[in-house]
Amino acid sequence: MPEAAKQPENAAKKEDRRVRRTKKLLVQALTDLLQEKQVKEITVRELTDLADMNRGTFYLYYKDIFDMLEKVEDEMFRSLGGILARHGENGSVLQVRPVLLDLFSFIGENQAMCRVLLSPHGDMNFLHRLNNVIRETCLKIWPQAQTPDGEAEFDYHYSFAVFGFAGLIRAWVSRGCPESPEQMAALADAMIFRGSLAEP
Amino acid sequence: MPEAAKQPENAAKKEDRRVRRTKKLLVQALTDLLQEKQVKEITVRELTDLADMNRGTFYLYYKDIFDMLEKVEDEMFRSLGGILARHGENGSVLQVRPVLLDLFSFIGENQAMCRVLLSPHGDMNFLHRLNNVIRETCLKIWPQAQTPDGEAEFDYHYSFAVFGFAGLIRAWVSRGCPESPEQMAALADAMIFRGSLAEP
DNA sequence: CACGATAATAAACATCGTGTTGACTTTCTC
DNA sequence: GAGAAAGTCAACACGATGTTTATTATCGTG
Repeated sequence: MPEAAKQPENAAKKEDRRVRRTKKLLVQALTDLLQEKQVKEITVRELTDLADMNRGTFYLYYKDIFDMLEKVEDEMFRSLGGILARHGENGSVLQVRPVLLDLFSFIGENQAMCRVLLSPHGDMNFLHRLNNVIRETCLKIWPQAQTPDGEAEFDYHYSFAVFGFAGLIRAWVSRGCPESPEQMAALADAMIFRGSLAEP
Repeated sequence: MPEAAKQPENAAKKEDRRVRRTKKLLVQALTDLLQEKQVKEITVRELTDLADMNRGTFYLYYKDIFDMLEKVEDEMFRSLGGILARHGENGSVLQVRPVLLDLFSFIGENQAMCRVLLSPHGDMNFLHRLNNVIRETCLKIWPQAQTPDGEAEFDYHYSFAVFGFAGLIRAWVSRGCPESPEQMAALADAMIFRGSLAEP
C-alpha cells in the first residue's frame, strides 16, 4: 500500500497561517506573564485568556506550560546551534571574538525571552543547556582547549566561563542592552581570558 | 487585659522538639524530591507522604512548596551573611582568599541543597539572591572595588564573577566535591582575577 | 471560486491538588 | 502531673487540569 507521503517529513514546510498566529500569540502571552511571575504560577487558563483564545487550543500544541517553555527554548537553541556551526565549518581554528559578537547580536535580537529566562523567575535548565551547547562546541572546534588538566579541571573552567557569560548577558538585557554587541563582545573577551575583577 | 508576652519575640529561643523534627523531615523530603523533579512538579501531598506525616501539618509552617523553598534558602543566606560579615568586621581591607575558603567550606557542608538549587531543576532566584548578597558585601567592605568604571560596568563585572562562581560551585557539587575547599578557593581566585580560560 | 481539509471554538466531564476547618489524640515543656 | 501546643484524621468547597464531542471558521489548493 503506497500511502504516499502526505505530510512531508521535511518539517521545513511552512505551517498553516492559523497555527503560526496561534503559536505567536501564545509565546507573546507567555513572555508577558513571565515578566511578573514564576513559570510555576502560570496557569493554562490565564495564558489563553491573555492570548484571547480557547483553553483547549493550547493543548493542541503543548502538554503543559513547562512543555511550552521547553519548546520555545528548543527554538532558541536551534538558532544558536546554527550560529556556532557556521563559525566551525571552515575547518580553521576558531576565532573567539567573532563568535562572541554573533552571540551578543543574537541575544540582543531576542532580548525579551533572554531577559525572562535569566531573571529570578527564569529557568535554570536554560543555563545548563547553554553550558552544554557551548562546552561541546568548544570541544569540537577548539582542539587546543581539550583537557587543559584533566576532565574535572576542564569542566570547572567551562562552567565558570559559561555561567559568567550568562551573568553578563543577564545584566546586559536587564538594562535593556544599552551597549553595542561589539562593546559586550570585547568586555566578555576580557573577562573570560584576563579575569572579571582583574586590575587593568 | 495584660496578655503578657506569651511567645517571646526573640525567635532565637529554641523551637519545640516536635517542630524541629517535622521541619527537618520536610526539608529532607524536599531535598530528595528535588533530585528527580522540578519544584513546580512537587505536590504537598507527595511531600508529606514521603515525609510520612499528615498533609495539614505542612500548612502549619509553609504556604506552599515554593514558600518552603524560599524559607530554606533564607536559612542558607542567614548563615552566608554571617560568614561574610565576620570577614568585614575587623575594619581592615578584605582578604579575598580566606573569604573564598570559608565559602567553599560552607558549600561543602550544604552540598545536597546547593546541588539541587543549582541543578537544571534548580531555582534561578537563588542565583540572583547570591549575586545581590556578594555584590553588596563587596560594596561595603571593599572600597577600591566601587565603580571601577561607572555603575553599569560595575554591574557587568560582578554579574560575571558571581555567576561564574556559581557555575564553578555547580560543577564541584555535582561531582560530589572531590577537591578540597582550599583547592577550589585557589581555582576560583585564579579564574576571577586572571581569567577562566587564560593560558597559564 | 469552491472544495475538502484542518484549525479553532464552545461546553461538558471526571479527576486531582489545594487550602482550610473542627474535633481528636499525642507529645512536649514547665 | 497539668496545661499548652503540635500533630492527626476526615471532610469540605474550590479551582485548574486534561480530555472529549459536536460545531463553526479559516485555510490551501486545484
